Amino acid sequence: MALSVISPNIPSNSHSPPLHKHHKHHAYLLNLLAKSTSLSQLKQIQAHTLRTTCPNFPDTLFLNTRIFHVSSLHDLDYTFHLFSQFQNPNSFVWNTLIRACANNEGKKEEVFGLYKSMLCDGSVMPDKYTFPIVLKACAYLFSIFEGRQLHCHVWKLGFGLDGYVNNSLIHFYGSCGCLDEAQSVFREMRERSVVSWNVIIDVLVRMGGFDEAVKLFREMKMVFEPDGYGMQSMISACAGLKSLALGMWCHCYVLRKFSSEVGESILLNNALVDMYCKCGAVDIATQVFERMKKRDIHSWNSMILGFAMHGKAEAALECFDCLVEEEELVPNSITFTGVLAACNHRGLVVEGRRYFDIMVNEYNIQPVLEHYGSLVDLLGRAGHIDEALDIIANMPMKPDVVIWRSILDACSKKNGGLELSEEVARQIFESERVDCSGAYVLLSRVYAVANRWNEVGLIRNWMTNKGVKKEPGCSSIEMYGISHEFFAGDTSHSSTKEIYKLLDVIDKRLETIGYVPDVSQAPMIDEEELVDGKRHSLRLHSERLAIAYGLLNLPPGVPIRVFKNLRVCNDCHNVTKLISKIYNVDIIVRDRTRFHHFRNGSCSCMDYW
DNA sequence: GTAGGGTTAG
Repeated sequence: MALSVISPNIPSNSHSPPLHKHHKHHAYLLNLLAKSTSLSQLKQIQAHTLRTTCPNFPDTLFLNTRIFHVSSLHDLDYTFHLFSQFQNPNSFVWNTLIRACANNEGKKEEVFGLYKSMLCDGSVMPDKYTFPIVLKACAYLFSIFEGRQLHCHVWKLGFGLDGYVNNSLIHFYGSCGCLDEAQSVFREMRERSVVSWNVIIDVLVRMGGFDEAVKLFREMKMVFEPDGYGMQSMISACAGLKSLALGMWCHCYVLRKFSSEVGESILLNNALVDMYCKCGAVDIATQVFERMKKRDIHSWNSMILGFAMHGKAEAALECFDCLVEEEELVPNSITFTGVLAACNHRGLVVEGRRYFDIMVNEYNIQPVLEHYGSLVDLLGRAGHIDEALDIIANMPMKPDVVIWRSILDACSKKNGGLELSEEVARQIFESERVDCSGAYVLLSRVYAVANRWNEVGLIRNWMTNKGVKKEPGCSSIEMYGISHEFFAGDTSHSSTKEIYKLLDVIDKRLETIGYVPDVSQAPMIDEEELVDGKRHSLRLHSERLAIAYGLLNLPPGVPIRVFKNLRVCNDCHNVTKLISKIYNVDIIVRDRTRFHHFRNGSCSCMDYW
């Protein structure tokens, strides 16, 4: 039954008010609709409409469409009910229904089906408003097949030049990881709005193309004034690039351009907190965080994770307590990733076990692999290898390579458990993963610690024969906005001569204060280095080169910030501590998982690393 | 005359 004839008591045309009164009444109802805030209010207006308007007037149809639209903002079931009353829903009505589903958690799967029904309906065609809605749902569901079909329809139906549709296509392809398609849609657009730029830049940032994102941002700046969205992506790019200088520039830009809004924007501030944490400036991150007027769970998570990364376990746990006590927010899975990481990075075994328990029993959060990984790593490093193995055995999912590597790592640190190490290494090699170079390196380290140099050589041969490529150690240091990269044993930098000269000096000074290098930690550059030049190869760690470059070029008092792609090894940890003492300089090294703050011979991370 | 595009974290 059509909505317009739902009530049998509707006055017939002959009883309708004169036309001018009719218009007035219509405007009155529209005004009521605009002010309605709930479904019950809407239903009252609807009842009133049914009683007082003429069913077949175009104006009444329009009013019903408006009612339908408002209902779609409140209640999906009722919206479906109303939809069934339309005899010939137009594209506006279809779009409203599809959007209502798309905005409803758990109903997104039905969006493409509805789109198909719309096509099959025959009497109506999708319009330029339809595609952004459906594409967004496809982006959310990673429905690459459906999205591509939509792309074809867009061109067939003549919306290929619409800006909104194209922005949605870029976002869809980007979300599905199809960078090439996203870029080609962007390139072929006739008229790009600031949103087009924002979307493509955001896609690049999300896929790790930080340099490319910065490049595009600079291009965009020549045409458009960046808005909050664009700046947010840029700040994330800075976090990815670990470029504190550029990050601070973004912060300044944001403060200058839209100072009043910055305090209000949770998203922008969250990006800033995250960026400062990742760039090693946890103190600035704290300031931004504390000045925020409103915080959501992401803000807290970023801060907790930031503290954890910087080895500030106490601050992280304090932060967690604040979150629980003072705010109405509920910790989520990521929160506990941060909390467990904090415990892990400081070797807080008791706390780690406790928080894991709180997560599962108080918050009913199903632990994921990362939570287990953190706990296993924590226990393993503290020497509770049996307990760690126990947890692995009782996990509901298969352990991944990362977890086995934690165990292997623990075995190599604890100097022993050769059989266990071999068993674990076998597990890693047999797992389906291609990237097990880390396991080879660790196993060889286990043998090196045990002075089994034959096996060390054997593993090197395996690696060569099987074509296993070890990810080369790489460290970078930013100086006056320019990033300098060093690989282990690198001699390609223009200051190589000075760097190695300084390293010789450092070696001598270390020797005089009784430092004994740990041969097993030497970077594996080639076999001769490892076996013959044991002593020599130790100074070839990539971060040692970057630190030396920093010592040579930075003014006194300025902390040296180094980023490393792999983990900081034990030996480097010790040496860097000594360097920070000898040269009275703060050194901040960020490796794969955390920041190490070195000052006056000690480090914020645990000594037992 | 009715509506529309982009949300982080490990």
